[in-house]
This record gives sequence, C-alpha cells and structure tokens, in this order.
Amino acid sequence: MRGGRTGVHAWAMYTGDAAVDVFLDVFDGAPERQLAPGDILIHAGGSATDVFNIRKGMLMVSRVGRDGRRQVLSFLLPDNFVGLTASDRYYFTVEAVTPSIVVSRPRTALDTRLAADPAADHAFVNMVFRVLENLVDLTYSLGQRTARERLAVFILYLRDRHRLDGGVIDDTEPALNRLDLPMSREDIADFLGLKKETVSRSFRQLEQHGLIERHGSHAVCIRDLSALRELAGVRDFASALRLGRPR
Amino acid sequence: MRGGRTGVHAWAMYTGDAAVDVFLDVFDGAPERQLAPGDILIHAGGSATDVFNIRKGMLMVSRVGRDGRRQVLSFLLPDNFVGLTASDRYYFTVEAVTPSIVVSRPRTALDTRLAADPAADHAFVNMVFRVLENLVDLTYSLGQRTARERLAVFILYLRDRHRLDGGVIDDTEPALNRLDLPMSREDIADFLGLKKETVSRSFRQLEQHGLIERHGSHAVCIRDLSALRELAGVRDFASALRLGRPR
DNA sequence: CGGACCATTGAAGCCTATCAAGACTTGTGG
DNA sequence: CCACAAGTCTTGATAGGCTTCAATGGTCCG
Repeated sequence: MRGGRTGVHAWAMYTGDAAVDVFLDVFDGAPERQLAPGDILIHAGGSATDVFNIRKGMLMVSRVGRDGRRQVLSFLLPDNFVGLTASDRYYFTVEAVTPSIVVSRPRTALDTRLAADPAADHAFVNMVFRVLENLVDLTYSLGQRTARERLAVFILYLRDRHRLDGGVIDDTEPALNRLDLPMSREDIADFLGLKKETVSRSFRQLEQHGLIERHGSHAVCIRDLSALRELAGVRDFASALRLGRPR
Repeated sequence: MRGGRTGVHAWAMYTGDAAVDVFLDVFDGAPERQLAPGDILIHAGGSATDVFNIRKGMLMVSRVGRDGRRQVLSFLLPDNFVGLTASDRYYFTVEAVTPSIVVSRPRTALDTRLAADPAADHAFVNMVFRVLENLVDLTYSLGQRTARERLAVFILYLRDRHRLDGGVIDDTEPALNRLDLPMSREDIADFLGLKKETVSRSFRQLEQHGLIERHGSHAVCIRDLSALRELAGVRDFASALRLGRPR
C-alpha cells in the first residue's frame, strides 16, 4: 500500500473524501517516468493500453478539435489516476504542466486487480463517480456561470486540492490562501471556456473588488474567502462538504 | 433478461454501442411508475436509495443553482439508467418531459447484482465510462462551440438516439431525418448553455441555411445531413462510430 | 371560443472575443 | 551577473454574439 495518502482525485477536479482508494496499490513498484513541461503523456487517438498514476507535479487533460479549439477537462495532481476509457483508444490528451513524475501499468493489470478484489473494485467505481460529479460541476460552470464566477470557482478548487495534497485538514489554515498557478493563462482560459485576455481581466476584477491579491502572474493570495465562495456559488456544487460548502 | 434491447444510454446523451448491458436485468419485474410531464422522479438533495431504468417516454437530468440557473445534463430515453451517485444523496434532479414509465430498484439490489456477477459489473462500469465520455462531449460544446454549432450537435444527438431506440442500423434510412423535439425551448436552452430566444434564432438560421426545416416548434426535418455534421464538428466527438463520424 | 402558455421576432445593451500594443517574465548566452 | 530575446501577461480599443427586454404570434387545452 502507498503511505497514508488518501487522494484519488483522478481526472476531473476531484477534491476529496478521506476514503483510501485501495486500488491504487496496483501502481506499487511500477516504472516511473519523468516529464518536462509540455511533454505529452497520452495522445488522443492512441491505443489505450496503459493506465497512469501521478506521483509528482501537475498535468492537464484536454480535448482538441481539428480546428484547434481546445477544452481543458482537468488538472491532475499527485495520486490522481488517468487513462481509462470505454473503448480501446484514448479520446483525450494528457500533457505535463510542470516537471512531473508518473507511474504506469498495463490496463490489464488494473483489470486483474479489480476483478480479484471487490473492495478495490468498489473503490474504483466510486472514484469514477466522483470524477463524474466533478465534470458535472465543470459543465454547470461552463453552461451557466459568468467569467468572474468561473474564475472564482477555479481558484477555490485549486485551494482545496492544494489543501488535500498537503494533508491539511483545517480549512481555516491561513497558509492555504496563498496559491500557485503553474499553468498559463491560456490553459486556464481553455479550461474555463474563455479567452486568455478575459482571464486576465477577470483576475484584475477580483483583485479590484478585494477578493484576491495577485503576486506576479503565477500566484494569488485569497483576501476574502467567503466573498469568493459567495461569488462562486459554492453551495451549488455537486459533492457535499467540499470547498467548505455551507449546508 | 430484457428482450433484445441493446441500449444502455444512461444519463448523458449516450448514443450507443451494441453491447448488451446485462446488469439491466436487475430491473426485471421491478415495480413500474407512471410519470406525467413535469413530474419529478429524483429530487436533488434527496436520499439516494433507489436506481431507475426508463421504460417509456423521455426524462431530463438537471442541476439547479439556488439563484434559479439550471443546467440540463442529459435527456433520458427508454433503457437508460439513472440514479447512482458517489455519496448517499442525489446531486441532480430528474423530471419527466413526456408521459413516461420508469421502473425502480433499491440501490442495494444493484450492488448485490454487480457483486455477484463480474460480467454485469464490467458492463456497468463500461456504461459509466460511456456516460463520462458523453459528458465530456457536452463540456466541449459548452466551452468551445457557438450557439449554432451546439444546436447542430443537439439535433444530431437526437437523431442518433432516435435511430438506436428504433433499432435502426442503417444510418442512411431517410425516416431518421424527421425528428421530434418534445422538450421546450427553455429545456434545450438550459441544456446548451443558451437562452431560449437564442435557441429560436439558431433554429431559424439553420433553416435559412437549408440545413433543416421546421415543422411547428416541436419537430424538425434534416435537409442537409453532411452540412449539419460539418457544422457540429462530428469528427471531434469522444466516442468513435457515433453519429456517423467520419474517421 | 377564449385564455394561458410557449415560441418567435425585434431592438437595444452587455459581456466576452478580437485585434493591437506595451509591460513584464523567463530563460539563455555572453 | 547582466543583457538580451522570446514568450507570456496585461491593458486598451473595438467589434461581435448572445442576452435582455418587449411585443407579437401561435398553439394547446379547458
């Protein structure tokens, strides 16, 4: 088993419950691979032979249309899982945002593991459902929320994932309010269904309204957490208890 | 086992592969329930005790924010499955669009069935993955496509689901080009992340460009299928072989 | 037949995209 | 370590698409 880590995240912006995702132990002793920013881990259209687990760094899942439009589907952090599809080909691309380390296994190894252990199988299905819920949240954002609201949601998600990655339980821990944004403005834009200029402007607006403070272009500090939550409509998220959602 | 039906659909706009979703037999002999248009089958926030299978009619899955904004997540047709969540509460609402018949089972009955039969379990997980892929397609549409493009996608999805429901294999069957749209303009709008006026105008534009022909407000006829596919960017869909996607 | 609801259409406004320029970062090589 | 170059981010001006507001027209049901 892997240490005491609890995260399964996976894929979409899963932000946690404390259940141990036991199936992740299929990656114990798996070969590691290093990735530099921009390196491609999974090519859309490629044969879906392997599944992956993130060990270090940050990656990005996206889908690109042939005219170049790109929808970023999620950012991946340590302990996240990627690679499974319903068919035999990947239908998304995964690339490194920061220098990263991933481990891989043949898809069959996971299948074997899940078939042999009902508990692992159950944990796996549960993870997939959480991924689905996160994608529903993204869908709601893209379909219904304004640019500023989407950015507020994005900042809160990063905060929460940062919290879980650090193993921090206390949601009021002040250190959580300093956030790293290693991805580019364009990556954020493609995730939120906006253009990079709009993302810039929305950052500025949040700053002007006193919700955040920018430190360079790749870090922010949250100044008014509850106002940010209000703007993001945290109460409307799919998964309970995440992001400090009020009941 | 239920007849020769192949659909699993579920939830998002799943439009098919021919695999038999064996786990659906848990619904054999399950109690039926009739629903009138507007009737609520699942209330967001309610205890997630049951799972459902659609027998007749059309239903709609949505998520509503407390300020009234609503994102429709999918339309459900016969043989579709709904009701499972990662937690113990539903985080979405399901309501009838047309007069419908559904069957239900306790969630535990499904769990038991899946635990006892690896084949059923595998089929189930596979279905969930297809649902995920469909939701990714919707996400791409909401984040990247224009109003007209989204509407084109929508029409093609309905056509394909209609095809599968009717058990039609031949994609060129002319009868497929007449489509029913039982839902309201507002339902379509909330599905596509638009306003109902924009949906109306987009219908008109598609008609003016000769892609479709309107017959009243609840039926359309496809006039130029390949142009519609081009506009929709069918080639960019997640699942292969659906909607007559060119390779 | 009348009324309520839904859909369509028009006009104006707003938000985001686009185009363009300038400021800042970052990485590299001298 | 500094300087320069390339890329990225920010900011401004303008344009376009979708929304909003408003009114008309159509459809369904009592």
